[in-house]
Amino acid sequence: MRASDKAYQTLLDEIVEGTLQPGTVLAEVEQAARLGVSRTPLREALSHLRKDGLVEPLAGRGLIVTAVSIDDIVELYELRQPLEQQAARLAAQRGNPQIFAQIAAELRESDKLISSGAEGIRAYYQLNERLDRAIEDSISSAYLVSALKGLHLHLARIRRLSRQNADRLRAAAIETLVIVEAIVNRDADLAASATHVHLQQSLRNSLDTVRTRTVERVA
Amino acid sequence: MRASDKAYQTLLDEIVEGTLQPGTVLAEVEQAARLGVSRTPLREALSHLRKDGLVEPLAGRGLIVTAVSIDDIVELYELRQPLEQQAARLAAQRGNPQIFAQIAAELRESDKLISSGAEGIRAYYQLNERLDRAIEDSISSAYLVSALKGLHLHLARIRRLSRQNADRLRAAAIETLVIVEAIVNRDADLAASATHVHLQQSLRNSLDTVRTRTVERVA
DNA sequence: ATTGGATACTCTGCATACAATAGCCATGAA
DNA sequence: TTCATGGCTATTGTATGCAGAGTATCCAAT
Repeated sequence: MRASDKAYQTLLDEIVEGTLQPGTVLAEVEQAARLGVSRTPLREALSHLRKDGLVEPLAGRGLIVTAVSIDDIVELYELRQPLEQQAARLAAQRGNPQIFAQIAAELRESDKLISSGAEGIRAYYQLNERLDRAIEDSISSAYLVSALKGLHLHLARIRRLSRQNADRLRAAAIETLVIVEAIVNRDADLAASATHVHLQQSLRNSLDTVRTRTVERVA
Repeated sequence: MRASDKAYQTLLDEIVEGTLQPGTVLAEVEQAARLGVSRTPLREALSHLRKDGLVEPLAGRGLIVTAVSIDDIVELYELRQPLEQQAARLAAQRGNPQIFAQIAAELRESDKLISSGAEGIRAYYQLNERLDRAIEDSISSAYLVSALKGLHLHLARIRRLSRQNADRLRAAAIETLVIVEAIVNRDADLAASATHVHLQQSLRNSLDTVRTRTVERVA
């Protein structure tokens, strides 16, 4: 693996995971030393992170990890809505129904996962990731897939801000199941509408939890 | 201007303009010498072009300019459709009606431009670019704007493949006018639908001209 | 005490030298 | 004649040195 790829992946993970908090200054020499690579590959990693919108220049001090505000969440969903509706639509038209039928079956059992502690919740998240993968694989458009990838980068980041409780996860599982069943039945319009509904609910939940948290912090 | 930015912009323009044809090998030393920069900034430019999907690695020979096939056109529109519909929708909700009213007025006069030779056609294209800019400025979502920017990169490229005749341009102007008028009237749904229609027609025209050209070349 | 300026320092940007790797061609043997 | 193997070459990947630009700090003057 190239040193520049390694540096990129490491920094990316750390930003998404929150190890590197928004506002953190990423100086070249400092990070190069920390990651055990020279400045050249590290520069390449940073410039890619910049293109991803995860870091931004700060005059005279290098690059800093970009902030994520409530507005960012809303704006992100303004991209997510059309992209994932289209993705669901295409998956319904082109996907292999058997694969999605399998995922649907597991979703129907996801109640148990969600109620069985942190381990089960991790498994539930992995199920969702498998669904995302299955949808991406069903889409032939490389352009759409690429846009989705960029989107999911930022989504993973805000997911940390708005942790979801078990009730919300159960509701989300039901909403997701509607989408997947629509894909199985090759009903593109329904898949798109169900995605619309799901994301609307998801956005509302995100904003509610973030606002609550903010209030808590202020109080 | 930084040398890496200059190299990126130059190569980008050349790829979009078609000066650098698909399949052209871009070796680091060669291009660095040609553009008068050293390998370091050139590498950065190339790696960004790669992220844009405009070049791809070719084992042992460096990077080559990516090909654009008919399938690419279809796939690109599968991203364009949802993005521009959303953009039109948001512009209708948030845009300044006066700005779009001005563009609408000019669109109503665009018949004359299109019929007045190459000069007028250039002016017509610039009008379309102004519209794109106005829409982007109306959207607050940085994420959506960023996705649109990436999209337009590839669109500019395929526009070269499917040159449009005067009749198509006139029809497109009318379709566009419907969109802009919907934005002026803050009718988001109509703006989205009109965009849908316009892009559908645009795609059909692109495919028709490309297929015709291919046939001509074969014949 | 505050503000303006100058100096020093730190950080990025660029270039070049060096290392490693992958592909290709030639040569030999089966 | 074909396949395998070895070396050579071209090209990318990495490290480091150097220069320029911007900021922060400190000192002096008002």
